[in-house]
Amino acid sequence: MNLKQLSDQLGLSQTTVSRALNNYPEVNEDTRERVKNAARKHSYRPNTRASGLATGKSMTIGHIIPMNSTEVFNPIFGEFIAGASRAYSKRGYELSLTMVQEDSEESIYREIASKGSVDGVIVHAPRVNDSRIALLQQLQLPFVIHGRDNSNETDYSWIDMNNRRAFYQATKLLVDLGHSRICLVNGSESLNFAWRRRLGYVDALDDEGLSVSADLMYSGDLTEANGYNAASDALAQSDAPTAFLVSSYVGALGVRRAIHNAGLVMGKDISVIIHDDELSYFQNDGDIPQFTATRSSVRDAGERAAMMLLDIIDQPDKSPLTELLDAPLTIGASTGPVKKLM
Amino acid sequence: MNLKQLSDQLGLSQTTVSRALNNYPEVNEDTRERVKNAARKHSYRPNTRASGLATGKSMTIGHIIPMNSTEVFNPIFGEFIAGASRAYSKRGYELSLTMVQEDSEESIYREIASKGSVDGVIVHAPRVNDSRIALLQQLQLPFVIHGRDNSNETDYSWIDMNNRRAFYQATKLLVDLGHSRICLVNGSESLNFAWRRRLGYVDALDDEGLSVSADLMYSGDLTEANGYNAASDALAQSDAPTAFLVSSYVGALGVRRAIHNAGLVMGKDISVIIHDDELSYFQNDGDIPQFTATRSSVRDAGERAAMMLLDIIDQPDKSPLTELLDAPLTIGASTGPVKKLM
DNA sequence: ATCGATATCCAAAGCGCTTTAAATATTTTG
DNA sequence: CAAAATATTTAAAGCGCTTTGGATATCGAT
Repeated sequence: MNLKQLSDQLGLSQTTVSRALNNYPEVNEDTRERVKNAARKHSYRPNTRASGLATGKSMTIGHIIPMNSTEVFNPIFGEFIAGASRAYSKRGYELSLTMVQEDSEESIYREIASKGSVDGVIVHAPRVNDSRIALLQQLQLPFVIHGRDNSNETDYSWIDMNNRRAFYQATKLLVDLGHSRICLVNGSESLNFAWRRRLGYVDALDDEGLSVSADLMYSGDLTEANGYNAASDALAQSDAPTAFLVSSYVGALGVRRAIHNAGLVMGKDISVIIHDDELSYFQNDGDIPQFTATRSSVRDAGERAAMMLLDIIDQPDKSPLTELLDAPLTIGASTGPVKKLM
Repeated sequence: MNLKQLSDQLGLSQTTVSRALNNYPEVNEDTRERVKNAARKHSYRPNTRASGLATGKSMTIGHIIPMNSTEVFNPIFGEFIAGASRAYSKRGYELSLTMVQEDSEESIYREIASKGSVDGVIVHAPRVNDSRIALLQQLQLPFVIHGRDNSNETDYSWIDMNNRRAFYQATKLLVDLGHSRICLVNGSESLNFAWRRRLGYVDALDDEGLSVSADLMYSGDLTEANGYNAASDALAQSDAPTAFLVSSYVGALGVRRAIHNAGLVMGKDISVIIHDDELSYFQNDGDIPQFTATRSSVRDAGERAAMMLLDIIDQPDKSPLTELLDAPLTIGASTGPVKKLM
């Protein structure tokens, strides 16, 4: 059933039917009722492509997810998108998902812009000195970044958590507990978030007068295996760390396994603080959470980012929107005072 | 830059330019070259909505992901979609993602069908007696199900793994190792896959002459917490199980935590077999995998499902396609002969 | 009854593309 | 060299919607 058929059936013009359905004021309330009932009855919906052509809008938001060469699909993307989709369904938008190898990223953005298939995009996983910001500005495609650039954070819209502060505080807590050998198990530090977290970690050690050792800093995809390997490696060092600071729950699972394997007990022999994105299938709460953690819901961030983008699309000349989410530190069972081994 | 502008610039008709770009044979090779170069130079791409309107195809596939009331976003969806998107990008399709509460599912499918915004859909997480199959057939929307119906598996297309066989074999292995109290930690059994797995488990116990105890069957969202709670509960029973069969890696992490908490050692005191969907951030391989597991790559399933759907769309009168993936059992460190406790 | 204002409806253009039907060039053939 | 065949190009219609500009109906006030 299309508009023509529906309006023929009703004995009305396409104009009137279209206006009735789109709640334009210049149509009689009785007719509007009649039209809406008929539409419901035949479950008529305006064809997306046709109305998009006519209005110049696609009512679709693109999410472009970078895949690196290791082909790891970071679970936080799924959770972020679950949040974003809440906003879209509320406001009548659709979500288009594209996964792209880093090396063809620029051409994909160009393609998306010229095809006009989306009204805006969410940029995931910004890197250090990410070229996508300038590109998108040039392409005139509305966008919101989940994260930030490192050099410039004023002339575009973003939502981010306070990575640096979170890791500063976490590091400081470990130092206050007496730890001086603290191992950082971080995400890939070509990514902005991981770079910021490292900054927080290093700053805190500096401020506390502790040395920063390259041997205690690991970075890579936040997989269970990488967490395990990093922690195993660190624990085998002659001057092994007594605490770990881990950038994700998933990575921390590997760290915990390594600790167990070394015959140590997490929370007693070794302290661990994680950043917890609050993935729905890894709840870290309850009276005493498993892990001491800095916490920030990535699903929530997804919803806010999406709303922000829709606002920008509605009001194009508004100045950029930014939002910095806090990631409070909550104490769980995985931390304790340093224990002198011997 | 649109088609009119491009063809004006070239001094050709829109027809010829369009044909040149779409590789129609009736255009001179020289002109084609000229057109393609100009298109590249101005980075012209046909507007998606316009060409969609003209051809009647949207070149996008919809993925509809059910969210239950617990709001858990199952990580396998992300991984499946990562696979599917590979197929789409190869064949020029886009991916539209919709998350939907179970109660509004039917209306969403109807809406999608009448809006015509997708050429086909992938159906995720089929339930026992799922009404969506009949609905989609009625709506004439091409679809592929990741999973199957329980009563009928002939007149529609699906891709599934052999859930029943996998869990039959896994159960049998545990029995062969001497276990007789085997606890099943399953997904929500209103879902088809979990229902089939339970069938395999029950059949194997029956065949081996062992009793099936309701106390040893848990089902629910496959979260870490649920795995932990189920296993903790089971281990506290007077006649506690000596082995666990767990439907996912994530759930098994919880089970493992409960085993540790009970002061037991996985692989020695307690055996565990999981189903491993081969999530990219939870590799369970190496010389001796952590977990004995039935394995089947869900990312691979995603890619195959997508290709299957695209084939169906290309050749609508072809009979339904089906594919049953095997999930071979591989031995890891988490299983061993039953140990008499005392 | 008549006029202007207001409410309600409609015909037709246009969004940017593909494709049908037809026109024009170019080759081939006898 | 003309006719027939083939190669190449084009004008125009149409996809299903929104929206502009106008038409028609209705109403209160004169």
